[in-house]
Amino acid sequence: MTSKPTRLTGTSYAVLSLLKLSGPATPYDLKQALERSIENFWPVPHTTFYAEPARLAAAGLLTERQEDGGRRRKLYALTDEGRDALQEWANSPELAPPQLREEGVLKIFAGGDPVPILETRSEWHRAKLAELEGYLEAVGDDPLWEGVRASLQVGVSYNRMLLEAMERFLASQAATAGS
Amino acid sequence: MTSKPTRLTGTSYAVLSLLKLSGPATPYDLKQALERSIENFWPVPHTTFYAEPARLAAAGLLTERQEDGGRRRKLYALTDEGRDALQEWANSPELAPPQLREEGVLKIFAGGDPVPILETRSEWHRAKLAELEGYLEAVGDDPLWEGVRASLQVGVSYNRMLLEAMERFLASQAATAGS
DNA sequence: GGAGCTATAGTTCGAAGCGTACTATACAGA
DNA sequence: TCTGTATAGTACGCTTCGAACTATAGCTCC
Repeated sequence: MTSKPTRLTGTSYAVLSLLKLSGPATPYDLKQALERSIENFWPVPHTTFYAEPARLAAAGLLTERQEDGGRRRKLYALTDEGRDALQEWANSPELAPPQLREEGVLKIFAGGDPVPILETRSEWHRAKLAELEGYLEAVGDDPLWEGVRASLQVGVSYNRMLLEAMERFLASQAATAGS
Repeated sequence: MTSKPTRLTGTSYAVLSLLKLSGPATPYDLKQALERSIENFWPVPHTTFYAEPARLAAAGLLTERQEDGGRRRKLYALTDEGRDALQEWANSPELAPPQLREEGVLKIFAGGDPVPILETRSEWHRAKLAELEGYLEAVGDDPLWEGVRASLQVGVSYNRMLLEAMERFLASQAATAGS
């Protein structure tokens, strides 16, 4: 009954959260859901993600069963232990420091011209913003999806803030350079 | 003379940039300098960082020589090829998408209470902000350090923006919860 | 009715990255 | 000269990563 001392990572908790929202699901379903929600604050390559449900099942946090028809894919579902582990982690106060990997700033650091870099980047944030706003609209106001909605709202605010800051900078540069 | 087809990573360019600014230096010196500048936008664990100068030297982008006295540490310096590779990369338009890893949002997604999470986080950003402001003051206005200054200024703005957004949120929560 | 096309749903595998723990030198003060 | 602390790394095993490959399902056009 007692689970093996499997190390749980952020990715593990992402899987547990998604299963809590969706009920029984395949790894593929979960990956789709991830991409429409928390992936922006917790990136996971799909090869890593696909391996995770099996690990969690081995640790007793998920159950695993075969689909009946079609492809006979594996369906995973939360156990009580899984639910408890998730709850405990979400309420614990420890928080790893945030990490940002931004090649644009690295290039500016190396002497690259900030203007084209920020133009490329603001374009990226504009697209991301539109994407997240689309997801947010699709979520509606179901209270079950509170966490999803919250993370999408954070994403919208975050991308909007950065986008506006970059646009302000670019506008000031254009003004200064104005013949 | 032609260098081997070594794959250059962001970390490689961080090393090249730092050497361009500092002249001949040991891996330790470089790591110190990294921590006081670009590390906030390009995190590198020290074991990874220490290995990098030797790789770059093998590829012909750095020269390597022994210190004369004391610990006889290895001193690395940019070659012309290294300088060119750095310049070319900094001016090229490709830019990998930015990545943020923020466990706080993951916990909120999982149903954790946002208030303690954002309190912890805003404390972290406050400390980071003070740290970066200290570095920025120490850099002064030497034009050689333009890239360093720029990256520190971006860091200050970024952390200040996030800190203020979190404080606004916490204040609004406190008001709503009033008595 | 089967040949090909596209979307879906993954797996394999070697390389790179990572963190813990350990090592070793210099130097300052007791 | 011993002892502690800051400096300056190295060793090593596990985890993560990404590129490429595999395989199934349904759709369409002939």
